[in-house]
Amino acid sequence: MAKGKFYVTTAIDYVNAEPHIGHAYQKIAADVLARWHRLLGKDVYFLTGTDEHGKKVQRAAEAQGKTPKEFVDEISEKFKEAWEMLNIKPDRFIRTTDPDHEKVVKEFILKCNENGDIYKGKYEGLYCVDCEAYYTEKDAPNLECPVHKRPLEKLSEESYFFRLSKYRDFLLELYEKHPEFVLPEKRRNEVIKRVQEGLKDFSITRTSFDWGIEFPLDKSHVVYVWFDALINYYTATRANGLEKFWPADAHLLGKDNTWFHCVYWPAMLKSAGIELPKTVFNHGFLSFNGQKISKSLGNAISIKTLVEKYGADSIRYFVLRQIPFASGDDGDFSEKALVERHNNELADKLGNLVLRVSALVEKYGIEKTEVKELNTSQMLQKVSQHMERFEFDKALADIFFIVDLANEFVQKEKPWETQSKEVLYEALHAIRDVAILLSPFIPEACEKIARNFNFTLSLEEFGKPLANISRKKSEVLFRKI
RNA sequence: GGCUCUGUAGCUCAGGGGUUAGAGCGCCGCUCUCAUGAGGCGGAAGUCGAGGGUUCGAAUCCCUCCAGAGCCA
Repeated sequence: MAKGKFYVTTAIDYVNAEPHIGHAYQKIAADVLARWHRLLGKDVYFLTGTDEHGKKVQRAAEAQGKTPKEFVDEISEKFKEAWEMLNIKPDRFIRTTDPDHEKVVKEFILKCNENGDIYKGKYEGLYCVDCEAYYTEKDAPNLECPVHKRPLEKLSEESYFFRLSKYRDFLLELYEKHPEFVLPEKRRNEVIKRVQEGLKDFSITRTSFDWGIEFPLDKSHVVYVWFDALINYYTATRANGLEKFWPADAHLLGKDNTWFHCVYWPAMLKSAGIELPKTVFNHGFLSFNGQKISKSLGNAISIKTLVEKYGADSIRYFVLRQIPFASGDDGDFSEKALVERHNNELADKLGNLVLRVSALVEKYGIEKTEVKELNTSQMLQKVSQHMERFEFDKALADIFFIVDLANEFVQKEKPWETQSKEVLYEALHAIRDVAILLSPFIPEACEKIARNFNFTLSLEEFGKPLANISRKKSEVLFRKI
């Protein structure tokens, strides 16, 4: 393919809890981007997976009387199943326990070491197992974790450190020369300010447990879970034939991962002599019916429950239409709002348009004509621009504007009276173009439309005259809820 | 405590010195019948967070305050 490549990654999820709609939000966005760039004719690689090392996992496994490996096998499977239910189709589901990952992490560390960026020291501090992080007494005045409100453990470990402090100027120059490296802008401003204040070297090994990758410079240490996890994006491109996908075009992450991906990660890559990714996009969090997502919300937000209730397409459509992803702000997954959009936009506007036009086409047929009122030629460019900027909500609004125009057009022209084959041609032409552009968002429904009329969901077809159309009344695409 | 962002119709948001402030949803009314009681047309609804200032003119710029969010300490 001559139109370039696109490599998109998501955060790899930590396997201490089951997948919920908050995890899904990001994976849906990544899947839509992957499908969009495929539509554009690019060679696309889409990576997601699970982060499986660390003390927290080791403890959770012990609590259930399982080995860590048994435990992570089980939970990573649940993530895979959840993504399948939502029609999220990664090219690889990477696990940090995969053998090739272990190998790449070790090589990566050796390169950083050759570059003089790793040294042995001693780490003393107050440790929170849940955060996998140390706190100072300043940060945690009551000796309890400010995030998890649990007592901190006093630890003193021999540890290896990564010379992050060396990369301050490099990073500041990166943000200045490539502002798109950190998106959205407000996250970039925060990162810049904090980096300007100075960077401390960070500890990259642990000795208090053994569930991790063996540290290649000292077998009595395991690699710190974050250092290990970040490298997954690179690992996935080391297999034969996939090298061309590095550097990544977009890392999608929740805003809680900003610091690791926008500061540690580029410094690590620079140290190892590896090219930097293009963009780290930091999105907001979802709440569920106005409530913060937490374990106590339980099954209400399991992916399975939601997909059974609303269908994959409606969930995919809703989260990207409702919440302005590009802003990086938090949003609410409101079931009431979802049902409204499902009924109004997917069923009444799009679904009904397809059904009424297909019924008329079956009865009266179509006849090729010049498309005038429902011209879609400018829509592709507008939608493309929005997709470049992660503005999924605006892209969808633009596409649905054509759906509205098509409904008005049909109403005005009354083809059920006039039996005009030209009018039906024009309406169907718009439906075909809309289905092509919507296919990354709601693949199931678009495939049904394409199959019904016998056209291909490809940009090669976009705006072209209709040919070889099958005249058949469509099934109902979205049942009203 | 410091820095940043947000506050516009019941809800979600767009606009960002200049004619009567916009969209979608919801609500109310009318109407078509090809279609999933869908579609179409029309309507009501806002002191643009509060107060002050700059200006011929402020939702828009500046200051203070209030409320919410984020980052840092």
